[in-house]
Amino acid sequence: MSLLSNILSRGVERIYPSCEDLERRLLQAPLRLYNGIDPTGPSLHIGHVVALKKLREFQGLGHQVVLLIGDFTAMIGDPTGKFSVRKTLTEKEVQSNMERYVSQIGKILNLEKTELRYNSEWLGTLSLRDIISLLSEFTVGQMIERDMFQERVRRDEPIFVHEFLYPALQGYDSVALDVDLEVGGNDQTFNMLAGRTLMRRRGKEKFVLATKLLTDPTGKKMGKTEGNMLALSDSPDDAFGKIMSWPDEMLPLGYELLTNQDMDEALGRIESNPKAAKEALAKEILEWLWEDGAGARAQESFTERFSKGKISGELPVVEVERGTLLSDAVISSGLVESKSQWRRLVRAHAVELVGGKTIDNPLYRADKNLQVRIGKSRFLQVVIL
RNA sequence: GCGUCGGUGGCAGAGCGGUCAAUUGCACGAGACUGUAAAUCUCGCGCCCUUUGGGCUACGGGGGUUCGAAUCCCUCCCGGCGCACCA
Repeated sequence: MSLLSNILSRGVERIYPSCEDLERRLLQAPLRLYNGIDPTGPSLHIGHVVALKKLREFQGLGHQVVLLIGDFTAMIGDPTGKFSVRKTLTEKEVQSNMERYVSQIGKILNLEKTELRYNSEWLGTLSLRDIISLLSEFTVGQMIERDMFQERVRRDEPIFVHEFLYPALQGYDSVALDVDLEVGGNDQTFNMLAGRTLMRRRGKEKFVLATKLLTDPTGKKMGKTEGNMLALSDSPDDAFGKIMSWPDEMLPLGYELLTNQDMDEALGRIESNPKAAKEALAKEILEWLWEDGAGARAQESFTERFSKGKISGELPVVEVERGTLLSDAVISSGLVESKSQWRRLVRAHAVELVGGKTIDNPLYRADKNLQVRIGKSRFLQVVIL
């Protein structure tokens, strides 16, 4: 398989209008392509990486990559698919999210060759007149065609008018950036196609490449909305653990989307030893997206901690006065939410001192430095002041 | 605007005067078994209290009826649908 057709197929869900058309276009001249990311959360997560990696591949082929930070759209909020409307973020939140994103993105893209843009640049200056004229390029029919909306109609759930605005604005990004291709997750297909509609009216063909989504076997997206996200800001140990807790069935997708390994070989290794394949994947992802050596260290610490039952690596630390209730120490660390929950955990024999002694008194007091383990994966170091 | 149905825990969705902190499913947490996987089994899943026990706050908001309300009434807010308006 040629390099190009590999790029156009690996991890790709669908290309609009067609893979062949895009391939033909790619052979003619360098393209200008982009991916937009709304800085809605405190950190980039593994789902973002898929599209960025795809951008990187095009970048390697000499195409001009534009990375769009949706600082404006982040404040509006894309309809979430849940019936609730996403809470709007303040400028300040967006600002600080954004800065973190950019440094994380540097791990994936070559920032020197990347054009970095913010959509407040053009969206922030649209007048009401402009907006009306933009919206007049879409029909309600086109908007509610989106299956999320269809679903809501079917379920008698509300659709708010402003939710139609988001696809229009994202579409306008394409116009403002004058791109030839947009890359994004399959969940962005509708919005990406809105841009295609706008571009076509302006006499330009815009291609859309929708990547596969990293999902667990129940088809649920790994993302911040789902709570099982792997954030690039996670500690290496956490990140490693999260990947290890991915279901085996996710491994082929993980390899396809997050590595460059030959898929036939990868599938073979997954088949013969899923656990080893998972560890290798976790290690590779960490080496790539975290610091050098992070993968190896995390793997070692993981093995120590779980396979051999020892602890290693950094533990969160809580400093308390001598004689403080362990429950208070643990709750103040954030590992446990409430005293009620603490009691339940103790009752379930889920709390032990590292070394093996189970704590069965909810009113246990810390009178010396302790290392506490709660459940399988929560650890805490209690230090007496 | 009118009519009508509805607003319950993270989600879905029961309950329709007391035994409801609220059936059930999903999600989640813990234990067992494992590979911190899956599957399976068990337990838990509002908050607070030293306990098989007690207290507090909760079923959109507020008020009321009642010994007692998620359950009845009034009112306000929000949503779906239909009609009207508009065309």
